Amino acid sequence: MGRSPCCDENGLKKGPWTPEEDQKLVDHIQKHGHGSWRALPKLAGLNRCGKSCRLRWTNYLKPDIKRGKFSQEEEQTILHLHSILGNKWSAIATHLPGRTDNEIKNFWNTHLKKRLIQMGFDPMTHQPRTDLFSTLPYLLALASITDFMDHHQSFDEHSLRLQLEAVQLAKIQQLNYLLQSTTISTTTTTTTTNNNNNNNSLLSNIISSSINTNNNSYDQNNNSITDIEAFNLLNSITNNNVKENNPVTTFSHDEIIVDSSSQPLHQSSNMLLPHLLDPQPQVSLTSSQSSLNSTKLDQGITTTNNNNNDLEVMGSEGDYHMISPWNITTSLSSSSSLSSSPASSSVPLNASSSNTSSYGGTSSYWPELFYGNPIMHDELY
DNA sequence: AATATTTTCAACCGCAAGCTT
DNA sequence: GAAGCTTGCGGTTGAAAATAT
Repeated sequence: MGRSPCCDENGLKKGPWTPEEDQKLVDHIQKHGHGSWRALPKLAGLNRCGKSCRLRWTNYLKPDIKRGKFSQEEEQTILHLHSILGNKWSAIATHLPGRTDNEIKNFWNTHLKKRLIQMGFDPMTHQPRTDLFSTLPYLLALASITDFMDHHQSFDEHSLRLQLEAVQLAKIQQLNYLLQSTTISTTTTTTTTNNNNNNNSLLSNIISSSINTNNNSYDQNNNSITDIEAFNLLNSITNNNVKENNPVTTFSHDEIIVDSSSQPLHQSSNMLLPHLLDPQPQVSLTSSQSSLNSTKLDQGITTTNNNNNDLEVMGSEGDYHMISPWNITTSLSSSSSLSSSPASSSVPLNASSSNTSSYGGTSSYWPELFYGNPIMHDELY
């Protein structure tokens, strides 16, 4: 294959286009069409290479180009298509009238990708991350706890706590393994897609999606990890922390109330997994005993929503800012596939290089995570 | 208000597919 | 079938804008 000469030869202009250049290009194309891009600059009186002219036209000057913020529907479309197609920006762009591949690519790299990473998901595979970084929120939370404890404990107590935390991490690993092996052993039939199925709880979806990487769907009836089972498993860990007076994870089973109002997830003020949402979700925890936005904890510690996805913990020494414990739940769900697992081994390493069917179905949970309905209290029990 | 840092996005670059000769 | 050419694609860059200090 031959290669076209690079356009930086012969002192052709590069860089931003001036309004005059734009006008020349538009005038020429409106009169004559673009024809051969290579020949166009000379005909249009532009000191640019054809490649630059084509790019300017297709990405900026074409009359049907839509500019401005991406709508929520467009975001959903991009997320879904990216989970199926990978970085096939031009293919994605064909489903978004008026949007260019370049614009979508930029939007992905500057907004959506970051958001997925923040949520603990691999932006390429759309799977919960299993590497070191996926546990970062948990480690940060631990660091925060440790810092907190420094204000309340002696060095010996501090050391003991670190050991207990290490045990907790081991328990979490074990839980992940149990969740995984149980689900893999029973999810052999796939009949119903979980896409747009509001009856599936988010928790089950996350866990199942993270495990069933090779299935486009799972049978709800045969799903071995029910909401309550999963929730109880997760909760057993947090309850252990209650016993250990861990202020970060002292939300006991009956203290978690999920608002029964039906709002889009990103607007809900009471939700189970706020860390899965928009960068500034409205987060609050409620207690059956306490008022909205406040949860009473052990040792007279109260957490309060500060509208910043964090919890402010008020203890005897005053306000204390710490990382949301809900990020721990991210780690739980995200690390549910061990490297040795047969299921996880089927996950494509690079989305752009895989075919669509092998993992496209797992994408169906994305719109739910971003925009889905809130988890209802009834769904948990 | 000034400066530093971060974010955004238009444009560039190299590669490869597909068409023509 | 091989070589040359054109076009389109996706990764990357860097200047401008926005935000933080």
